[in-house]
Amino acid sequence: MSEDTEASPGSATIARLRRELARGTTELAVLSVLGVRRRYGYELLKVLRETGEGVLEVKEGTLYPLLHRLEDSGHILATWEAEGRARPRKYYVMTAEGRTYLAMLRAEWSGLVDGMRQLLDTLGEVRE
Amino acid sequence: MSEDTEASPGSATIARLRRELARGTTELAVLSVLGVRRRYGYELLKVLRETGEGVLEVKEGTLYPLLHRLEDSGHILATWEAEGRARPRKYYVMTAEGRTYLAMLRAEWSGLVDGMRQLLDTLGEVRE
DNA sequence: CCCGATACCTTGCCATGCAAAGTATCGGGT
DNA sequence: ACCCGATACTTTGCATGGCAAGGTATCGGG
Repeated sequence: MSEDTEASPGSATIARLRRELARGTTELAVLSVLGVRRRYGYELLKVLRETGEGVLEVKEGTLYPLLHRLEDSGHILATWEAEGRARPRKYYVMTAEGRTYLAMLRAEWSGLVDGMRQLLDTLGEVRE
Repeated sequence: MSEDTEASPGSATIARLRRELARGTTELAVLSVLGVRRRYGYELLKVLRETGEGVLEVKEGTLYPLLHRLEDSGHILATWEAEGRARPRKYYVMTAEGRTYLAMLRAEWSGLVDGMRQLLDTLGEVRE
C-alpha cells in the first residue's frame, strides 16, 4: 500500500487521468448492475470493485450522490428494508424509464468505443 | 426569450450524456493525432470531426484551452508560423514527455474499455 | 459590402468525482 | 468492558473539464 506522493505539479498522478477518462462510466456501470437485479448501495460498491478487474474504483462519495440523482430523475426506485436486526439497507430497483435510459447509455458507450478505436487504428496506420 | 427550456427535469438531452462519457477522451484523441505529425489547432478541429465517425464532436472552447494545458504541462510544443500571407497558424508538436504520457493514456483507456466490457458481459450472463 | 470560412482566444456556468468527515450498529479480539 | 474494523448511508466543499457564447482579425466570393 505504499503510495508515493508524486510531488511534481504537472503530474496527473494517473489518478486524475483515470478519473477523467472514467467519467460518466460509473453511471453506466451502476445501471447495468441494477439492470440484472436489485441491490443496495454498499453492495453495489463491492460488486463494482470486484468486477471488471478493479478498473472502476468507485468511491462512496461518488456512488451515493449518483444513486440519489438517478432516483430523482426516475431511473431507479429506492426502498428501505430492515432484514432481521441488521443495519437497514436501501434497496434500489430499476424503473421502465431506467431501462430505456440504460439502453441509450450502452449505445452511446459502444459508439464512443468504436469511434475511438477507429481513430486510434487510423492513426496507427499513419497513412496519407 | 424562447421558452422551450427543456422543461422535463430528468432529460439528459443525450448531449450531456455523451459529454460526460467522452470526458477526458478528447485529450487522448488530440495527443494521438499529434503523435503522427504536427498540426495546428484549427486543423485538429477538422481532423477530429472527420475521424471516428463524428463521435468526437470537439468544440473550439474545448480544444484551445486543452492545447494550452498540454503545452503548460510540457506534453506538446507550440510555434507560430506565417506561411505566405495567410492567417498565421500555431503549430503543435509532441515532446518526449508527451509520448510517454500518451502511452499511459492509451493504456488507461484500453484498461477501462476492457474492464467495462467484462462488467457488461458478466452482467449479460446474469450468472449467480 | 456583407457573409462565410479560416484561425485563434476567453469568460462564466454546469456537472461530476471524491477526499474527508459524520452518524450509527454489530461482532470479534484482548 | 472496550476498541476497532466492517457494515451502511450521508453530506460539504474543492477541483476539473466541457462548452455556449462572444471576441478579434483576415481573406475571397457573390
